[in-house]
Amino acid sequence: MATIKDIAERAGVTVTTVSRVLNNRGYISEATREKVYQAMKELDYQPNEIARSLVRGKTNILGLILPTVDHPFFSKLTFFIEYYAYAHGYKIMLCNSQLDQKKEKEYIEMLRGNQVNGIIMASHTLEVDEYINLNLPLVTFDRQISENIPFVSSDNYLGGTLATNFLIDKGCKKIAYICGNLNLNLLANRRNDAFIATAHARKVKHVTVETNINVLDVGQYDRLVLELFRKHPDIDGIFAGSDVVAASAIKVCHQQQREIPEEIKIIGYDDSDIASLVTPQLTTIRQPIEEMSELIVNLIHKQINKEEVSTENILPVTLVERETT
Amino acid sequence: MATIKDIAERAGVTVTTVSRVLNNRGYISEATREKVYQAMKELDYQPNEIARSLVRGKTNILGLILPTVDHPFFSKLTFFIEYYAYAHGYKIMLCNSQLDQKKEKEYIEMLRGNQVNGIIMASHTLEVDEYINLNLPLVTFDRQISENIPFVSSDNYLGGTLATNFLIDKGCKKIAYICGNLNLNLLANRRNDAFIATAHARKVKHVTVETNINVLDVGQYDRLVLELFRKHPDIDGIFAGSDVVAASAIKVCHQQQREIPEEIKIIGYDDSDIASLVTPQLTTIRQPIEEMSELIVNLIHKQINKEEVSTENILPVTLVERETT
DNA sequence: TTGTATGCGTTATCAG
DNA sequence: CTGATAACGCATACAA
Repeated sequence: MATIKDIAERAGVTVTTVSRVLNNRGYISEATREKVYQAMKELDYQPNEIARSLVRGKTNILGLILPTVDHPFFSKLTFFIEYYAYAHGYKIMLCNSQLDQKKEKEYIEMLRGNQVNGIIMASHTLEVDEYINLNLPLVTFDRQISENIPFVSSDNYLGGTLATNFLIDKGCKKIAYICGNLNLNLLANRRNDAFIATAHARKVKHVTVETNINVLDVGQYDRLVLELFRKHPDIDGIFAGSDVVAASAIKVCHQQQREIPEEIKIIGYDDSDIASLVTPQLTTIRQPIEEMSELIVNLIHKQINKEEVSTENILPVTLVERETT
Repeated sequence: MATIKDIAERAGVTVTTVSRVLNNRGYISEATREKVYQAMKELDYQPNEIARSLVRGKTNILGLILPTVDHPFFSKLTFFIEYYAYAHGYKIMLCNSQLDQKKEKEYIEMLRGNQVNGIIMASHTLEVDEYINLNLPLVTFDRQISENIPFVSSDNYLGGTLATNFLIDKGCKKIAYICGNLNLNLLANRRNDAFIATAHARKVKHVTVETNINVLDVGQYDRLVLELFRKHPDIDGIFAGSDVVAASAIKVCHQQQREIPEEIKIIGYDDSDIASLVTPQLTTIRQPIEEMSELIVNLIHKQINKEEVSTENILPVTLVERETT
């Protein structure tokens, strides 16, 4: 690869001059500017961003740590985060923690070593103090770590309330909420709070099914639903923590000849593509994934530029009614 | 962030010595080694990988360019590529081209500028010569660019043959293949070759429906299927280019009261999670995504280490029978 | 308008 | 066993 030095020699100037035309700094005669451009073209020159990063003290790389990109919600989030990051001139270093503490920790170290200018954390297996000493622009998704670390989430409590009320309004007498590991300190757990509070207030029987499958294994959800039906055959409403889980529920209901929505109603979460792809199409709580992604990137960007940012960034959710209710 | 210099001062040695203990090079007394370790611990030191990259001429970063990570096939591929890359000490820089030529080109430039040690290309909107002058370890997914650029794919022709024969064996009289843009120079197009050849050989009516939606928009597939049914109401077998398309087909069939598999049979492609999540569960051609990902990383790794690699790397596919046939 | 010298954080080549 | 010093590719303060 050609370096700035090669260009300088070929153009008959010094590296300083080349650097100047490269960065449009200071005055340069049109003649030399032309010569330099010419040399750059001839040698197919491209500035070494590693060297630039070193001298500028800025890499424009963002780290993104999430449980796994192989999940409809996170893959969409990743897509949009990368999209907006790119629009701001940032590159994304992708990290799949698989909700493994060791991996998450290693990734954080790795990202620091690689001098990323910010980290977007959507995997939360560690304790608070592991993050606060990071001393790096940080934005958290779906978890509030401390007063001064901004986080983005959608309104989980509202989502839980909407879903639960909707099931009850539709006539459900005994409802279940199926969710991930409640031990992880996630804001998504608010959905369960809302579920319980709403069911309680409206005096409807309810049960929460928690999976401690720490790795998001889509295939495993079937068992969860099966077990739920075994323990509670009279369930007539399911609120699922994600559309994937809801799809599993639909499948199991089908296998067990439970009519949807006549005998049992199902409501999902996220409104990922799968929600409108399954049959019957899924009623679900829509998270504004694109808006959240844009917000996340903006919050990182502002922090990098030393601008003030608000800590709490909670976006609204909406209920999308389809065919499973 | 503490630098090697800070460590040196605090430990009362020179940077050379610190660097030595850091890299376990040459002899160092146990005493100074201890002192250095101590200083590193106290200052929470972490080597600057940017500086290292510069002097070593090696970043251990891999670029991954694909149409969009927001698709079940690519998100799984991305997951496993990152997984195996990490295991080999590489980091992944993620690029979603959205099948946009301009973006794809910009990403390639960007990755070169960032001195990545290899590029994994799964987006193919450009002409051959744009890639061959890259002068960088390169592995291509699902496209053969030239004699000496290794590519990985699954056996698309076999997949097309298996699917087509299966539909015909099951009694279909008029079958359709729904696929993406055949103008992109993809090996996936071999499926269509196989589809046509097989249908022809077995004297079964067939039609290929091609979408030129260049961005993979999951929602758009419905229309495609609807149009197919409008033009060819007597279709009784569909071979879909991906499970997502197949899921759309299932949905449309349901809406049109076409019984699956009695009146119409559907076979998907990929065996992504969605295949076993929809109802009825999808018969599909399984691509060995994990194996392909591992292979891709191995091929990049070997090239980086100047080892010989084989150009053609075609992995077998299998038919997974479920409920739509 | 252009050039010289210095430094970014690290490794590597010499000496000692 | 340890220390100067040059070098990686580039940007910039200071001169000219």
